[in-house]
Amino acid sequence: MTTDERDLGRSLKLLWGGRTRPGRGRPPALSLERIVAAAIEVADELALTEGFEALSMRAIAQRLGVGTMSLYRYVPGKSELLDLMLDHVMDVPDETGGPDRGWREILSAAARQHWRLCLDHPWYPFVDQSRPLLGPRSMLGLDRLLALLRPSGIDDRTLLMMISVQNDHVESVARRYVNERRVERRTGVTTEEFWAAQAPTLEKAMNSGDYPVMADLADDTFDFSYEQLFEFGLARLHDGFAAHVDL
Amino acid sequence: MTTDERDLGRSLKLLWGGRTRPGRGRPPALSLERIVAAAIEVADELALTEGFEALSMRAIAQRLGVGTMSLYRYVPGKSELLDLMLDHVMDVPDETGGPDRGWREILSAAARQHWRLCLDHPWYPFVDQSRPLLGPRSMLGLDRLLALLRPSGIDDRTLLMMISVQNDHVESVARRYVNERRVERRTGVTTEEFWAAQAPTLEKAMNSGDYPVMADLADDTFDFSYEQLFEFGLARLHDGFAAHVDL
DNA sequence: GTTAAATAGCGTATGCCATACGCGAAGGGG
DNA sequence: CCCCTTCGCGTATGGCATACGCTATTTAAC
Repeated sequence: MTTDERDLGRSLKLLWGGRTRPGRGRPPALSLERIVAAAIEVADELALTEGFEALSMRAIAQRLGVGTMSLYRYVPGKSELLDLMLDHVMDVPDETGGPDRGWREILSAAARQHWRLCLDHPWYPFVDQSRPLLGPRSMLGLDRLLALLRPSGIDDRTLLMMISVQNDHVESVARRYVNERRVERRTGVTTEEFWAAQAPTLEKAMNSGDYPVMADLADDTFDFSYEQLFEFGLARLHDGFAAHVDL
Repeated sequence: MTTDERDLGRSLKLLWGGRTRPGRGRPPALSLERIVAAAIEVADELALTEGFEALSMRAIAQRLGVGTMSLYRYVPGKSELLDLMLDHVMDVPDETGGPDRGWREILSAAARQHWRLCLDHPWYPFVDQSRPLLGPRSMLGLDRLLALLRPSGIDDRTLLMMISVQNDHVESVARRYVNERRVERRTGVTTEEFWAAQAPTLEKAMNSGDYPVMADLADDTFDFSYEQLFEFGLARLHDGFAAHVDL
């Protein structure tokens, strides 16, 4: 699914409010907030079962007990609703914790918080954010994170690039992690059973001699968890940031 | 789009061949190879215009001048076709170049090759690879890359994690880059014009005092290109790998 | 108190999509 | 030469987002 053809102006207007309540006319039975909340509920459930793509306007409307088309009185389309959902689940980094934390500790906390967000809302890493839109909560989160990081003396642009690269890493690994859990839950086939089932095909490939290095790998070479991959990438990134910044 | 509900056994069978040609019966007018090639052609074009989601079985069939349902004689479904497309465009790292290249140079070359792949086939980074499947070409690429990297003395598992994290980085940035180019081409609105149009809304937010740090950022703080972000992340990752590995 | 304007709810229709099913066509092996 | 297998693919089903217009509901204005 993607936030592809959305009208960005409309999304921004919705995100940043400014909605007026004219006294005249039939009063609305719903609200933007209720719709976004319901959409997130449905997405949270579907992402663990049918997958995020199963999120439909109909499903959201049914959750609210209204007709599908009623949603369109509040939201121009599904893409804009996705924008609202994305901003709504963003959480702001804790400002508690000593003021003397270094950038590495702060970034680690932010990464872990983002990781948790991806597990709490398992659809999140599947939304195509290829043209990210800043809503109020995202803006607040970024503002607070930058506020925490600025004392490090790292220039703002570098901070933004660090955050961007780190978030991409978290979401990439979370995407695979969430998908594995979903497939296991849905099919009842664990990852190990899955690979075992494919062993004959792959075994033949290994024995062909075309892949000498692959054939030579120890059986447990691939036995690392997504949590381990998350931690590995994060640690490497931070080491790399340190080399760049603390010189 | 996602490679979501695919039958992985079928995909593997198709990827690894073993197709038989029974002499009996009407001879096929198409071939798996032609279908995959046509699908890639269509996807290459659509990814720059309508977007990858516009890739449909009908569009592929039309390109081949056949009926939509004829494709299903060769491929169980769209998901499996995507698996074949993914494997088909994978290219194998050059083995040329001195044997004395260090791991960093080798990984850099692989990253740049992957980046080029994402630009040559702009749908590639949008395919959901949350449960990656190894076809013959992917397997070959991984085999050769590991062969080049093994002399570094880094253990195999670490090498795999490094490659995984690096590929995720490349694809994440490429996804945004490709999308930006597509939107600009389609709407005729450049990114700068886009932000300029949203300036009033964001200006108001800045003036609210809720985002003091964001408001304090220099105007050019966000002025970095995706190429720069690609290089930044890659350099940081490699520095981090070095800290981990060369101790 | 009545009416008209404004707005919400939403049924229906359109045009996409993937794909299941079955029929008729086209070859080769016997 | 015929039958059996396989292929091409039209049609049908059920999903999706969403445009349009009718009806219901409210309040402001008279």
